[in-house]
Amino acid sequence: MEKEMTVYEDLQWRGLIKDISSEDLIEKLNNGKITFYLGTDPTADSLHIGHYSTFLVAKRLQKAGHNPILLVGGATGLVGDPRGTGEREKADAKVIESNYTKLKAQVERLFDIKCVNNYDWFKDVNYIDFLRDYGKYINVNYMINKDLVRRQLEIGISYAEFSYMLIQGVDFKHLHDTYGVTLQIGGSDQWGNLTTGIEIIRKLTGEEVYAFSIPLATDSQGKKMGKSEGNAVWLDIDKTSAYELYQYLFNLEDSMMEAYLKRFTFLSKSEIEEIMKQHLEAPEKRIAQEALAHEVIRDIHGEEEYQKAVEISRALFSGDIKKIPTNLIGKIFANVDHIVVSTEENIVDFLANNKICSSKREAREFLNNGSIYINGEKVTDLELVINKDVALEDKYVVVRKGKKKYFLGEFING
RNA sequence: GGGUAGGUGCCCGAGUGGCUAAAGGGGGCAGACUGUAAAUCUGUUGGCUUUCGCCUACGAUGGUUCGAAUCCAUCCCUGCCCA
Repeated sequence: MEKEMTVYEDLQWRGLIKDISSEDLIEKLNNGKITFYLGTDPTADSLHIGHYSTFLVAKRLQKAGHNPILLVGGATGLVGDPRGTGEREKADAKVIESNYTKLKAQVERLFDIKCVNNYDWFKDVNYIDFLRDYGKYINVNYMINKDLVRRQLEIGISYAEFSYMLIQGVDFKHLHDTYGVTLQIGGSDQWGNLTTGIEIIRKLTGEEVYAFSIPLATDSQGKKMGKSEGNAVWLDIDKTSAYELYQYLFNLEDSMMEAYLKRFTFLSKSEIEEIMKQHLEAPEKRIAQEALAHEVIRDIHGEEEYQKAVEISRALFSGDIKKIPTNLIGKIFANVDHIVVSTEENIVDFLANNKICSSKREAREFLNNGSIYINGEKVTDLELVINKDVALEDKYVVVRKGKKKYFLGEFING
């Protein structure tokens, strides 16, 4: 048996520690029972894959006996955090509120972590009190020197976004006072905000609290991961189906597989080593990608959804749609975009009207490029009419756009 | 408040009266290649029209002109400098 790693060693081995506020934290991490928090703003109604590894860190700590709290920023979401690339649009308060509700439900279901909202303690804070109680203790020079702020100063930053880190610092103070939180974790882009909280608590109470940051998940080019065909890869199955998630993970690049297995799964060191060994012997089999997809989808959506995603992928990439038993088509394509077809239509209109292509112009272009398949057959004829004659069993029209995107058209009545 | 430089398509950025649906780059999408990969190459990237052409678009609103992203006025927003 391999030697047990300590909690900290495990995190480090998995590449999940970037900065750490104090060496003292290592000891505390290894001995359990810290109450810690991580925060996210409700800028969307679901988490995406980029958040996932950060939340898994919380999960890992929880398994090691620590006590996690998630802060969803109902207040901070209204303010907007600096991204270093320009001011955010002012968020709609109703949207933020509804996003909060959805995120809370998602996190509690997925990670079983207690969830709090900073709007609850900020909504009644008086501005003057805020400035006196907290603003007085933090120096603007200190704030200006934070990397994100400094970058955005060149292009302009509003007072609201500038104030963001102060609010987040106060959050830490509040959770420290209320729940005894002594550690905040977050993505490495949050480092400035994490340390501001430590600073505020030290100045106000003299107590030492901690933070560590987690490197952002990136691809080999150093770009943030989590986009597929320009869309975010969501953890909400209604926004990104298990099949799409499977495809995303299955197509990830070889060079990052070891890092991703460490980061996104709970597999042990020896298990990951064995997978990588097999993978390197025959990379084209994509053993590592398969293992990653299995672990991640099972953890997020359950084993059954994973099996379905595999089944769908096999059916679609084996080639001929017509070989799939018709009674399975509805089931296999349950997760792809559905189109209800009621009348016969020219192929170009059909593609454009059903949003398969963004315009007729584009539909023609794709047809000419040979990137449209109907029921597994390439279509280049712009005059083709989509009606029951081309449908399988008078019912289904399976449309493939490009290499991987499928749509299921289904004829109703008439 | 004063001075000054700006606000262009998804992003960056060129354009400073007609040749501009707007150079170039990035990104996106599609094709070839391949392992449903990476890299590379090719095509494409406002809408309608398989052509001609029409419509919408260069911060907003008005104006000048046969004609404006380009000139003028007012307003909004941003950078820099001064107070």
